[in-house]
Amino acid sequence: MSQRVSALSIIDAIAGDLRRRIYAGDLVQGTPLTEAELAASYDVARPTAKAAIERLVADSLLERGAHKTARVKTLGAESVRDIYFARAFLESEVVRRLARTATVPEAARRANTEIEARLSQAATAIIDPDMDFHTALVDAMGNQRTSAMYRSLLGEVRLCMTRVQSLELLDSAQIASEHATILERIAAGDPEGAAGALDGHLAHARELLAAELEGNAGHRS
Amino acid sequence: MSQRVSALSIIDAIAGDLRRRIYAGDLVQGTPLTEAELAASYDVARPTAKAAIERLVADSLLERGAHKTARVKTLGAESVRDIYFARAFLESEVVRRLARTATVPEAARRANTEIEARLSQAATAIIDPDMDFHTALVDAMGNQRTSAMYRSLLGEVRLCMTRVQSLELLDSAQIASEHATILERIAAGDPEGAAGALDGHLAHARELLAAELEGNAGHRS
DNA sequence: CAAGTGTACTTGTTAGACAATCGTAGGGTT
DNA sequence: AACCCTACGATTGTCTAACAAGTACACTTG
Repeated sequence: MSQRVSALSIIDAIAGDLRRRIYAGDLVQGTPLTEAELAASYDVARPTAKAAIERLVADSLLERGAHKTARVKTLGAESVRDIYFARAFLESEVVRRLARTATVPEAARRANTEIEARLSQAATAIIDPDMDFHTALVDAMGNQRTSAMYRSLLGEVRLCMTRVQSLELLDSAQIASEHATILERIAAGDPEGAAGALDGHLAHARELLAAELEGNAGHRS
Repeated sequence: MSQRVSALSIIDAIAGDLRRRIYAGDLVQGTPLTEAELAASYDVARPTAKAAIERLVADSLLERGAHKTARVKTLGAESVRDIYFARAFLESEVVRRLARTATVPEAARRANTEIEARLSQAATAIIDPDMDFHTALVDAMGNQRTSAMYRSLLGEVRLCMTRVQSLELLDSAQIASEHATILERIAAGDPEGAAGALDGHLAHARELLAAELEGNAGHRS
């Protein structure tokens, strides 16, 4: 029962489908993915499956050592802190610069409106617009390479967010509210206020998730 | 006559050798690299050559569209500006934070000493220690993902630097001096001074190279 | 001379195969 | 009985050979 996986390149399609399944929690942390197994399940040749795996390894969604089977990435507390620190480093400087010219990205505003519209749905429903919100901020810088660098973090960020939202560590309404504060500080031309609000927003999620991961080793269906 | 290309993985070895040849100017901008040609010259199978090419495309050292032959990346003025802007964005915030705690990375100091030691050599001799200097600054943040993001820029940065140094657009002694100023401002605990010095350092190289690329379309043996 | 066609070149993907390597289970030794 | 060493199975790394599909350029034709 292969999903409609036939976009442009077969490899892209398989990599995309695996990504989707990992984000959806279909493939749990530590799940081994052998090349032969994948090739059989998608009915493609092994080199094709291999290429798809390598793509996800490059995205840090899978990890594997030489000659070892690829496994879905396991996030520890220190990885989470590293990821969120990198985000905060990059994004806080982004909003600082946006605030300097009081430039509020329209796409970010739209994304937050979408989050507010989904408050009554499951917590996981706001993951997509949440990612859109932060991506929109970075993209508003208008610098291709900076956006590309940020995008290389997004795979792991998404892993974290899936975790945060499925454990319901954060209230969706609070997230929307913090986003609104960030946009408001940008509009007010308050660089430090905007950067501070963003740092707080990320620190909040970071510590909750890190504490959760340190507390229990994390097995929960 | 295949070079001694047999490190850990054959693919790594070929990708590494191609990288070296691109940096060395052996492979000029726009040079087409067909899979079959590469496979023959390194005496490996085509899929192996393909994988090496894909790795360099991921590094942005080669570019290719679907079903088209990979070519060595051609840098235009706008790409150069984009690259240097991204660098300045990231690095200026790095030195700002380092200056806040007056933390001078030992590795950066060593790298600049190495540059000074090579002032009498060819201009291209300082490329490696120059890259080491900037990498050391970012690494001093102690954040793995930030270092990884910066590293994803390094391939193109190196392309730019090779260009700057081979055209002798900048005086090596001046580079060393600007580096020294940055370190001195960090040591003095002067965040804005350090960030400003770094911005100036990068802006200098950026505008010279961009102007050069805008001036003549860039054919020179 | 312009437009459509065709052909050669290149990449995308497949199939099957073999060597190298890793993990583990089993047997031998103390 | 405990420990080390070996052998086996599973998995990955790479190769050869081949076909399908797409692109670019030249050629023919109107």
